[in-house]
Order: sequence, then structure tokens, then C-alpha cells
Amino acid sequence: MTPMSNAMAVTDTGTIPDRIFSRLREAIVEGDIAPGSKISEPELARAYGISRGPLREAIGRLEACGLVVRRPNVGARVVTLSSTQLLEIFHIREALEGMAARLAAQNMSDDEVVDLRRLLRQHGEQIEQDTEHAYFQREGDLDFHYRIVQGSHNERMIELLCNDLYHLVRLYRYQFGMASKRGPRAFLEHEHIVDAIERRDPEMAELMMRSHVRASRENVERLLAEQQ
Amino acid sequence: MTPMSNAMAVTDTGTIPDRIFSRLREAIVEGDIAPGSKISEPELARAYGISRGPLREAIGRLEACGLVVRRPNVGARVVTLSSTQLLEIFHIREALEGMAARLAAQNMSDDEVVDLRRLLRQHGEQIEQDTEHAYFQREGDLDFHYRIVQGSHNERMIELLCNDLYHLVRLYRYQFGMASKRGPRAFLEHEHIVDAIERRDPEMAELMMRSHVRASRENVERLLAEQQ
DNA sequence: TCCGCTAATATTGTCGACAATTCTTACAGA
DNA sequence: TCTGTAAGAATTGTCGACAATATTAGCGGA
Repeated sequence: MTPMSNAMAVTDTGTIPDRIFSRLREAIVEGDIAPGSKISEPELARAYGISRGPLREAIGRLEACGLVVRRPNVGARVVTLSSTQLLEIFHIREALEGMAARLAAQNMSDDEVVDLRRLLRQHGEQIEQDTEHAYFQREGDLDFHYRIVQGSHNERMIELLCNDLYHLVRLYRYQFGMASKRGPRAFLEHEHIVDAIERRDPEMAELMMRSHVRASRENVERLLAEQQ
Repeated sequence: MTPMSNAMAVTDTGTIPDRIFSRLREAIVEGDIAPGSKISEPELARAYGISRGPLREAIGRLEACGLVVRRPNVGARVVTLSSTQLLEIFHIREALEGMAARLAAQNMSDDEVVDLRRLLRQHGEQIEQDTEHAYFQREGDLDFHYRIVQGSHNERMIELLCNDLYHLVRLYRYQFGMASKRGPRAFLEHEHIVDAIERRDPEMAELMMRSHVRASRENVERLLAEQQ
């Protein structure tokens, strides 16, 4: 169980649209429903044993967070992220997460900072042992970012990043699956960010986070270029 | 007709949920439906002469962009922005619009820059004549920001700011209606931003935009404090 | 008079059926 | 063989009705 788990599907509570939404989102993000594939209302309604009404509401929410695109009288399809859209997301992350780090340096409680440091230490050990290397590249990295954003104590920012953008990021990681050698390097950058937050240095925290996200984007740009 | 109009309600085209969504959004943003008031499904369905199905989809979209809050088995209410939420939005705007200005300096076409300069000149004349002063304070300011965001050529950013956040900003302006004496001052800041974009100076464009939004936030903070 | 309970009412949630539109496929003609 | 057309099938959009839940009004007791 990763710390992200509490943000993931809770399939046995809430309203029907809630449950279906969570399950569909997970299925899309993890690639169980392939990008570009059609979301058939009759088929899914039968599969989940519900009516089309609640299902349509769930699909509407998927559209709202950008995981599916819907055309009138045609239907919904799982989004296929172009490289352009991917870079667009990185620019938005650079701005928002930079601000989130700044706010985290100001607003995190001391306990939260301690927990953050502990999480970082765990990641460090995993890197050293080179075990679960892939894990850090994927969910572990997001765990860290997730934690910073929550530390901002800005509800709308948390909503925006954790409920929408990060799911798109996960979708892209499953879709492209480009695991580079940036793991150790990224870990160092994470350390610098936590250092700044611990020192309660908002300016530096924002700078470090922005440079971290930018480096990640440039890495993707490089991979995309040589993939051509 | 302001340049913003093309982002506003188009009530005679598109699907039924589209139309209802636009009309409701406009009604909420302009205060025709008071903040905190209930969104009654049967009542609205009768008022618009449609069934509850499409209406519920429209309400769902309103919820997605934060204009209404919905509780299961209870219904939807028009959001009432707390001062906390208002400041949260300002922090997000500072980050996103700063990045938008940076990207605009990089990506705007020369024609777009010329148009932007022209828009600014218009605002300048309105300020000088001190006519339609109120206009500049309200929609005119957003027109400017709107234009910059579109100049970023970042589709997702445009979506985020123009389709969601700016409507919340308008709602707050109608709700609080705090028109301060910041008009001329804000205009000067706008000029500095356009100067930087014209010089194709992304770094400075971002700095100026961030400082502009920050000043606006601090102004609101001051007003909120003395209102207490 | 006030509080708690109960029943009535109204609203939201869900469903199945019909209408409107799009996609598919078969067919005729060049 | 290819193209354009038209009929058919399937899917999405919309509607009205029923079920489940929440709110309200009224009543009885302390």
C-alpha cells in the first residue's frame, strides 16, 4: 500500500456514479482500457450491471478531468496523449507545483515535514538497494509530488493536481512507459526540495521544484526527439 | 460586445446540455442565481422546458468547474466563495498566468502581439477619459488576461483558466463587488507585461505577470482585512 | 413552551423505453 | 473494380415513471 492508495479507487462506497467513475479511471490510467478505444455505453452498462444514466454521469466526470474525449452523437473515447499535450501538462505542472512547493514551505506543519523527510529516506534506501527501482520511477515519484501538493494546504490546488493532472501523468507513463535513468538524479533533486522546505525557504523551494519539473520535461523532450 | 463574448453563452447551438450549461453558468456568474441558493432540478427543468436528464448533465459540468457544490441525495447549491478560497484562486492564478505570460512571450504570433497592444491602447483611452471606468475594473481586466492566456498557445492552460477559473473570478467580482482604486495602477502593470512580451522576454513577462497578480491579491487581502 | 418522534411531502437517484443521429453494409450503376 | 446511394443496425440523446433518501409539518409527551 503506497500513500497514494487513499487517493485511488474506493469501489464499495459512495454513490453509483462515484464507484463507476473510480473504477473506470483506474482502468484507463493503468491501460486496461487502451488509449483511443471506444467507451461503449451499452457494453459498460451491462458489464457493471447498472443503467446508462449513472454511467453517463461517470463518463462526464472522466471527460471533465481529461481522461476521455466525447463527441456529440458519436460517443466517448479514451484520450490519446500527443507529445504536444504531454509537454503542455509539464508546463502547467512546472508552474503549479512550483507554487505548491512555495506554499508547502510556508504552510506545512512540522509533523508533515518530518513525514516528508521520512518518505524521502525510504525512497533513498530503495534507490541504494536498486530494488524496486521501477517503483520509484513510477508511483514513488508521484507519491513525493503528491505529498508536497497536499502540504500546500491549498484545497483547490490539491484538487487540480491530485484529482486531475496526476492521473493524466500516470496514464502517459503507462502509455509511453519511458523509464529513463533519471531515478538517482531525480532523487537528489527531491532532496534539495525537502531541504528548502525544512529551512522554510519558500523562494528556494519553488525554484528547486520548478527546476526539477523542467528537468523532467527536458528529459522527455530528449526521449521524444530520439524516438523520432 | 467585448472580446470575451465569444467565450460566453451561445444559447442557440450545440447540444441541450451545452446550452443549459452556458445559460446556467452565465446566470450564476452574474449573480442572477444568488450564491448559496439551491439548484432545484424539477424547477429548472420546467423553466427551461427540458427533462431532468440533460439538466443533470449540465449541473454536473457546473460542479466540475467549481460553480456549484453537490451533496449526494440533497442537491446542488451555488458556491459561496470564502475569503480563503478566493486567496487560493489567486495563488493558482499567480502561478498559471505567470507561466502563460512566459509562454505568450515565446509563442504569440506577431499579429497577436499587435492586437494585444491595440487592446491595451483602448483600455488606456478609457482610463484617460475616466469613462466606463467600472468596465475596465471588471470585464476589461479579464479581457486582457484572457488574451495573454490564449497567446500561450497551451490548449490545456487555456481550458483551465478561461473555462473554469475566470468564471469563478467573475462570480467573486459580482459577489463581493469590491472595485478599488487599482485601475490606473493595474493598467501600468499591464503595460509592463505587454512591453516584455513585445521584447520577447519570457523571463520578464512571467515576473511582471506574477507581480501583477500578487499585487491584485494583496489588494484584496487589504480590503478583506479592513472589512472585518 | 420546548423537545423528540412520526408521517407526509418533496427531491434526488435510477431505470427502461422511445427518438434522433451516426455508422455499417449491401446494392446498383458506371 | 470502384463509387455513390440507400436501407438497416447500432449507438447516443431524451424522456417520463418509479424507488430511495432527505426535508418538513404536525402531533404527543414532558
